[in-house]
Amino acid sequence: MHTDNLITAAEKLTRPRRDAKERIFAAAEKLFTEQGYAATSMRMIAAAAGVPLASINYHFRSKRDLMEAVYQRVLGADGRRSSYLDKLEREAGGAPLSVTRIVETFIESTLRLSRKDNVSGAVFKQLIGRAYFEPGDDFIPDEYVRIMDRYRGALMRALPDLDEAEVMRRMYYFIGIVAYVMAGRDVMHLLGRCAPADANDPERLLRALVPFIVGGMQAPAPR
Amino acid sequence: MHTDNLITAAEKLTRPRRDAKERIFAAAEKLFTEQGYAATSMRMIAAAAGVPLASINYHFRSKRDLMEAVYQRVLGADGRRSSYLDKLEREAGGAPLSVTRIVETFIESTLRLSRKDNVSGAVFKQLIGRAYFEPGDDFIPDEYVRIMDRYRGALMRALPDLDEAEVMRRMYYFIGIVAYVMAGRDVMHLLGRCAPADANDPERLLRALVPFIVGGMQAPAPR
DNA sequence: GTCTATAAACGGATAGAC
DNA sequence: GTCTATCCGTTTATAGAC
Repeated sequence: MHTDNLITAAEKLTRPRRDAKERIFAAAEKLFTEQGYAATSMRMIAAAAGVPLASINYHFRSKRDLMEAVYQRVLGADGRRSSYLDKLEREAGGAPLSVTRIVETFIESTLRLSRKDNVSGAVFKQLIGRAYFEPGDDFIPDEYVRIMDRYRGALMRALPDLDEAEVMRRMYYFIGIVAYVMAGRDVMHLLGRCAPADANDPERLLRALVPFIVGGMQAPAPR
Repeated sequence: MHTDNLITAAEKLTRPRRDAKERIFAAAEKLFTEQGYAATSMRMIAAAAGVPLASINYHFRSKRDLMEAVYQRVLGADGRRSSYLDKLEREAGGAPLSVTRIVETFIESTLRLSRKDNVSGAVFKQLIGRAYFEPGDDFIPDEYVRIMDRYRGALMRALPDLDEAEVMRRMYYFIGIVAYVMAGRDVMHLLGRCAPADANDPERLLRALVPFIVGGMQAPAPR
């Protein structure tokens, strides 16, 4: 029994702790999301993940590489966004999609993406929102840029009365609101009593966003 | 002449450096805006302001107090926003203002506020935008909340077909886009070729925003 | 009132035992 | 592969000279 204990203890020391990398991912995702990159220390992440500090540097090379890995995982899982749009356009047989359909598709796929969160439901959404505001070099995968291109094409076909510059501006607003809503409840306190009743329900807020965006997209061109 | 030099040197050492506080303000405003609170160190601010480090702790008690002071100065200078709205409502003689008028007024006063920047034109706008996303307790003056209340009332009178919850949601979107646009060019790289041609011209983007917002506000209620 | 010098704690990263 | 212990630069804040 004495020997058994020794062996067990030795095993414990060198056990691969198979889920360490995953636990670090989850903790980093949560903390970067809630507090931002600069305000989150490696030590906080290690403590939250229940792993020693050096484990982070082993699995991911540096703090910055960890941040990039988190963003890659979050935004890179976004591939089906464009295939969804492809499918709709095939079904339409060359005819332009309606603005409502395009906006709905974008928001629905954003929600689907955010629900795949393997950590906690509400936290994940904010990370995407924060991606738009975190300063510094771009963590954004090329794939994401490509998807935006596809949406831009669909919107330009759907809004023939607007010139290209105006479509791009409005798309910029569109993405902005989605990011803002996903950034979540941190924002609510600003509005005081003006905050909507469901301010802490991003999913509902995003759905209610569809008619607003469509109305904005279809507004007459300025001047 | 020898004596003169000594006196001059002594004076230099103890001279009040009257503009130190103002220089710190300007540097902090700029750096907090560009890089965020956590990523900006007191040493960076001191270097940018050309003052010794301890000068910051003397004039403002701590880093956090400095941040609060910056926000108070920026957002607190916003008083006339509501008086502008008052004037319009008086002129209308009790009739509800048009949505276009309300949105224009908000955006114009935001632009006017941002142009009063005593530091540099473009930097200032981002600070307000960032206020919406910076985590942590609220730096926001009560006055700002009060102004939002006034706009909420005006919008509810202008949009009698929408219930209160929907008006609040749409106002939430409205403020969100304004903040997003003011947050400025950091966002542009995300959109790749989708970025509007004038992405680095927040003033133009904000003006082009008016019809978009009005269209969204006036969209039919969902479901 | 202003600055120099330093304290005390925390940051990311790594060497080396196991 | 994993963890402990440590390095070393940077952080905010302050004590004390002037």
